Amino acid sequence: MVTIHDVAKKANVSPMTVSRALNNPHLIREDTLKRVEQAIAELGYIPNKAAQSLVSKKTMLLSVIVTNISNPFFTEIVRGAEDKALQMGYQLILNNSDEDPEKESNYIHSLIARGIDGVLIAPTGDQSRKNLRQLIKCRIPFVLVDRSVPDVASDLIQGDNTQSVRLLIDHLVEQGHKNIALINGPDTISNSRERKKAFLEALKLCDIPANEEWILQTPLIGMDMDRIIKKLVALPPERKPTAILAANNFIGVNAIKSLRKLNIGVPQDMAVVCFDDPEPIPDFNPFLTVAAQPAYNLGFLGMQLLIERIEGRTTNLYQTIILPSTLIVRKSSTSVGM
Amino acid sequence: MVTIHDVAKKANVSPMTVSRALNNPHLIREDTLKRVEQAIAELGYIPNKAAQSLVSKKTMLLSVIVTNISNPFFTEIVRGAEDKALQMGYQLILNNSDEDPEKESNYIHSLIARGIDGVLIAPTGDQSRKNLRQLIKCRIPFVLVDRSVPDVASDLIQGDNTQSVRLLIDHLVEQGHKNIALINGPDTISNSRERKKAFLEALKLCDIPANEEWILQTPLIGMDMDRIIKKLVALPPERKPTAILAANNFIGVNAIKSLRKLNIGVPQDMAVVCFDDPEPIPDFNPFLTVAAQPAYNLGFLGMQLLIERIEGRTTNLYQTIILPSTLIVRKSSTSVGM
DNA sequence: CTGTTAGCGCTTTCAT
DNA sequence: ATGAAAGCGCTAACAG
Repeated sequence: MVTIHDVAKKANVSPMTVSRALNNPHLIREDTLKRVEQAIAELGYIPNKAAQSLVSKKTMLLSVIVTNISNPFFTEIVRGAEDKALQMGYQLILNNSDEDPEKESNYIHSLIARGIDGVLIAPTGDQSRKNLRQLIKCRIPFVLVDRSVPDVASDLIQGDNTQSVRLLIDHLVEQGHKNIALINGPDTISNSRERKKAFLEALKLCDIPANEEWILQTPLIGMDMDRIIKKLVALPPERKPTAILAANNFIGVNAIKSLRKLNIGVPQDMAVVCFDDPEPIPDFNPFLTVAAQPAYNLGFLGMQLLIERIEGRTTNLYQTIILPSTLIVRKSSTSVGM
Repeated sequence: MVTIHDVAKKANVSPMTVSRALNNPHLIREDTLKRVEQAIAELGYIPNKAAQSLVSKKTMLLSVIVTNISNPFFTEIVRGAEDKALQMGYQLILNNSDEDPEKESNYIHSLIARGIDGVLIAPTGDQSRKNLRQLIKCRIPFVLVDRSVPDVASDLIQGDNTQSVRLLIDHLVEQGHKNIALINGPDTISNSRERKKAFLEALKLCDIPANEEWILQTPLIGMDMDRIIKKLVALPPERKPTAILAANNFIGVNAIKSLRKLNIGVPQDMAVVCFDDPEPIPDFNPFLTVAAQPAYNLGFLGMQLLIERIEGRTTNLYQTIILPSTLIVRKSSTSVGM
């Protein structure tokens, strides 16, 4: 490994001059600078960031913790985050928590050890509080994305749950539906709580009665959608919903699969709409009606917020950014479907 | 920040004893160990990896460079890589090269500065040679995934291009196609070369004449698929292909879109098959016939190879691992399509 | 404008 | 079994 000393010797200067040539070239005389630069080039010297970090207390390393990058929603968040990080000279460590607070905790421990400068995190849910407090204790800035955590003060960027649900409900109502079910995530996740609340409000706005039987919940990992759908369609005709609002893309896709298994036509026998677009590659055969959240921007702007926070270009007040979704109407809720 | 000195003071020992308590506890007397452990717990001490790296020359940091994580093929590679890295105690830096050797070069520079322990890389193409040589010069182990680079000796893990193409061609031939076009990536990428070669061989095996007119090429970034498709369908009837083999998922999806614009039915007027599955979430409405490469395993095993290489558990001989694809027959090449 | 000194937090080496 | 000294590669602070 080539060190600053090797360069110094070669250029006949002190290591300090080399350091300055790199970080404050204007403090160096023209010809010395030339000599140093040439030595650097000849030796292929690359400053060691571990050593720099040790003195500067900055690693220029950020982390994105998502629950699962395989979910296109999070894929795009990560992509957006990476683009912004690159733009600002940071690099990104990727972590998948798999909705497991324990796993999340281990990652955060490693990140702290690593001296990470900040974290963009989609927490696993309210159980993440302990982990976030750990970050706070270590004074590591973080921004929450997609999910908030009660009693944890921080910057937050997320989709607009109220608006999104309303788009979907209004659409279903326009299609003539009155009996609408919600298949929601666990209510340890802020999203789920907000979506349920928005769901009830939206129904009220449309003068449609809510029905507790139609509000179901599934864990995000290990969902047994068959059971849920069976329960729903086993209801007596007059109490059976004609449409399902799925609280995310996994739920939506699985719901349709389960319906299919039971030979229930979508949308004829049951319309389905959901949050997030399961299609990362712009699709040629779109089926599912969705409220597409601006995932890329969630990541990009979230990262921007984080970096502003890190570099102190932000006031002390925490910001919350809410980005609206786009309704994309497709076959699962309109014409003849599958 | 709590340092090893703080712990030492609290436990009434020297920093060295704390270090040993952490790394070689068996060298420490029972009761001293207890005291140290308690001090660590009370202070919430976490060893600083930057400092450790400085002396150990190991960062426990690995990088995955892919061209674009938004492509589900690469998403799964990264997911597999991350799982293996975690298992082995490493963390992962994510980089998107966007098929740009320049961008790749910048990343590699940063990674070297960071003292990265190794890189799993899907190179942009033959232009990556210079960048890989840079890694070699710095003695940073790397494993190529999905694409090889001529004159760069290294471990390699990739899908089986010959077998995959054969699966797709055999399928098309079974469906009665004789006029088969190939829309390929640029031949600066090993993949494209291998797929073209396999394409010609497979045709020969089926006693189907190849036709240079039917072998087309597109850049992976900024593809003008409309132009390509127009060119193809503008051919006089007797020289017009009835099926297209797309060399990857982006090409496949875009080809179908372009066909659609021209009101050419898939598969009635033109069958389409492709490499890679564009569906990350197991799909409920599958359309495209594909040779699905085992992306997750490419990442997982590639990472395993890399770590073995890093930890010296591997001979000097470079390994090449080729994993077979799975043919998934869907509507784009069989029954009535869109 | 350039150099010297000291120290970031840790571990290796040598003593005790 | 434990400690002291030295140094990993770099830069802040002070000198000159």
